[in-house]
Amino acid sequence: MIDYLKTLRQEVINRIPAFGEITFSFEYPPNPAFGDLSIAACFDMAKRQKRKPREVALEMAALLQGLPMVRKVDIAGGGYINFHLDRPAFLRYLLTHEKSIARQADEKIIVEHTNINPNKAAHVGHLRNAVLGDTLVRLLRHQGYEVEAQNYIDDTGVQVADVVCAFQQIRKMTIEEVKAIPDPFDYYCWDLYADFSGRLAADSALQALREQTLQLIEHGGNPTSELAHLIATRIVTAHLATMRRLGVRYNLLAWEGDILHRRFWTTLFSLLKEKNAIQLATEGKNAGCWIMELPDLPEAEKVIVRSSGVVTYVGKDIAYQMWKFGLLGLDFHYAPWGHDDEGRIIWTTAREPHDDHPPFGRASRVYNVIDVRQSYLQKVVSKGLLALGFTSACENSIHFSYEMVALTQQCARELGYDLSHEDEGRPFVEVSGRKGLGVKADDLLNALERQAHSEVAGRNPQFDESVLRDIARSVAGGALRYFMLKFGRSKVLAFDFREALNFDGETGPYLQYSAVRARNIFSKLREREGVDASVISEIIQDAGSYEYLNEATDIWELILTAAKVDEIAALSIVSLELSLFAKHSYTLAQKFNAFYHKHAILHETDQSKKRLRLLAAHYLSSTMQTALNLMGIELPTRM
RNA sequence: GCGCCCGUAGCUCAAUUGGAUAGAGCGACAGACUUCGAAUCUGUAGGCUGGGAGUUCGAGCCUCUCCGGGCGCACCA
Repeated sequence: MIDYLKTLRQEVINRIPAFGEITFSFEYPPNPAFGDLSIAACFDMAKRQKRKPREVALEMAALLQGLPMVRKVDIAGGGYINFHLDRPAFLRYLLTHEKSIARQADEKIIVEHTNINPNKAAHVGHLRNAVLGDTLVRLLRHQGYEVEAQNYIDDTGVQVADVVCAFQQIRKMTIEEVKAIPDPFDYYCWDLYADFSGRLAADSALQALREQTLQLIEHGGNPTSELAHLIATRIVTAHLATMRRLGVRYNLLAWEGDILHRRFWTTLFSLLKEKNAIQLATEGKNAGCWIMELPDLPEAEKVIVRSSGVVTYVGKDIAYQMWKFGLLGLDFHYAPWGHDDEGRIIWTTAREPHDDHPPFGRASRVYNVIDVRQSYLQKVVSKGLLALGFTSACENSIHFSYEMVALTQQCARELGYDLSHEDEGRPFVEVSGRKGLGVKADDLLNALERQAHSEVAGRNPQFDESVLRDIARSVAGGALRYFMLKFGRSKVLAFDFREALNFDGETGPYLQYSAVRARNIFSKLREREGVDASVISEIIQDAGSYEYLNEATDIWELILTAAKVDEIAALSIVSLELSLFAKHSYTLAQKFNAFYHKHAILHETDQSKKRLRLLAAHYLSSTMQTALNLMGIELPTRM
C-alpha cells in the first residue's frame, strides 16, 4: 500500500500543484463510511487564501476525479476530502503486485543493542533492550536496508573487575576453580556480584584492591586479566544462549578490550588533542584530567581521561562510534564466535587476524539502543564527533532511548526482596544488578514456558512431549517479545508477573493463535477438498473472484487494515515507536478473529462469497505471518 | 538548583504526531462450543484526558502556570 500511496500522492499534486507546497499526507477517516483515505490539506489552503475550508475542499474535489483505483472522491466535515477506493481493483493489486521494496542504495545501518555488562545474568531490563533492538533490525531490513547488529561487550570495565575481585578476594578461587563452576555460571555471578557490591561500600581496603584489579585488567597479559577474560566469555556465552531463546540475532560482538588492544583510543586521543577538542584542566575539581567542554549541556565539562591517565568509558565510546562510521582509519581483527538460530555466523572482534571475514563498520547511520538514563552520555559522544568536525556522523548518530524496566511493589515482594523504607514509598522498585534486585531473563522465560506448556498440553493431550516443548518455547517467546513491544518507549515498564504471564487479550499468544488459525484454513482446505496453492493463484487471477467485495464492507475494512502494515512499519522506524507496529498487528489479529467467527469459509455454499473469503484469508494469513516475523515472534506449528 | 520524561476508565496502556464520536486489554457482570480450533467471539458497566489560563476553524497532543510522580546532572558504565 505504501507504494500506491506514493503514486497517488504524486497524482494529486499533478492535479493540484498548490498541494505540493503544503505538506499533506493521507489519513484514515475515523468512520470507514466516510471513505478509505482522506486529506486535510484544504484547512491549510483555506487559511492561506482566507477562505472557508469547505468551499476550498469542494473546488479541489472536483479536480480529483478519475484517479487510479479511486471510485469516488467527496468532501465531508469542515473540509476533508475523502477518497473511496475501487475495492475489487485494489485487492487484486495487493495480491498481484510484486513487493517492490528495493535495496536502498549504498546505505548501511548499524544497530547496537543488548550491551549487557558481562558479569552477571541478564534480567528483564536487558530483555527490553534486546527485543527493541532486534525488532528495529528486522524492520529496517524489511525496508531494504543493509543492517549490521552489534552487541558491545564492556569486558574491561568496573563491573567485571568487581566480580574478578570477588572471586580472588572473597571466594579465594583460582582460575581453574572458576572454570570448574557448573552452569548456570551467570546465576552464580549474579549472587556473587550482589554480595561483593554490598561489602564494597563499607570496605576501603577492598575498594583499593578492586582499583588494582581494574588496572590489571586494562593493562592485560597477567593472570587477573586472564580470569577476567574467562569470566566475560562464559557470561557472554550465557547471555547469547538466553537471547537465542528469543530469536535475537547479532552479526558482531564488539569487545571493549579489543578497542584498547587495537589502539583505537590512543589514535583518537592524539586526534582530540590535535583538534583542540579536549583540554588538560589545570585547576578546579577536574585538575589533572583531560576534559571536553560542553557549553550547552547541564554539566559544562566531561572528564575524558582521568588524572591517573586512564580513559573513561566515554572516550572509548567515541572511538567505537567513529569506527562504526569508518572514520577512525583503523579496524578490528575478527573471528567466528558461533551461529544464530538461522545458522548464520556470529562474528566477534579478536586479538589475532582471521583470514576471511565479511567487512564490518563503515555505516552511514547508527542506532544505539540504550535506556534513557544514558541520554547525557550519548549526547557527549555525539558532541565529541562534532568537535572533531564529523558533522554528518554526529547527525546520523541516533540514540534510540527507552525508559527503564522496574518491578511493581507486589512483584518485588513476591520475589522476597527486603525493600528499604525508601523503596516502599515508591510507585515501583528499580531493577539493580548491583543489589541483586531483579527478575532474571531465564527465570522469566522458564516461567513462561511452564505456563505455555500446561496450556498447550491441556488443550492437546495427544501431542508428544517434544512437540509440546517446542510449541511452549515458541509461545513463551511470543508472549515475551510482544510484551516488550506493546508499551511506548517513554513509559516506565513496571514489571508484574500476572501481566507478563497472561496469554489472553492483547498478548503475543493471541497474535500467534490468530495466525495459526488463518493458516489452518488452508491446510483443512487441502485435506478436505484437495485445494492447493495453484487453485488459490487461479482464484487470484480471476477478476470474478473480487465482485462480492463491493457488498462485503467488513471484509474490505479487514483488508485495508492489513494493507497498512508496511506503512506502519515505516512509521515505527521514523518515530522509533515500535509499539505502533505491535498495536497495529494486534488490531489486525483482532479483526481477523472477528471475521473468522462471523463468516464460514469452507462451509460457505455461495461460490462468489467463498472465493472472496478465501482471498481475504489468504492475504490476511500472509500479512500476519510477515508482521509476526518482523517482531521476531514465531508462528507455532499448532497451539 | 538545572535538564529530560510521565500523569487518560478500578488496573495496565492506545489515540494515525494539531483532525471528525477519546479507544483496547485485564478485572467485573451477562451471554455464545454437535460447526474452518472458545488462547476465541458478542454485549453491559466504567472518562471534567491531574488543576487553571492561553494559542485557532479545531487541543488528550502546542504555549504558560501550578500540583503529583520518575530519571539524569561521577576521575562508574
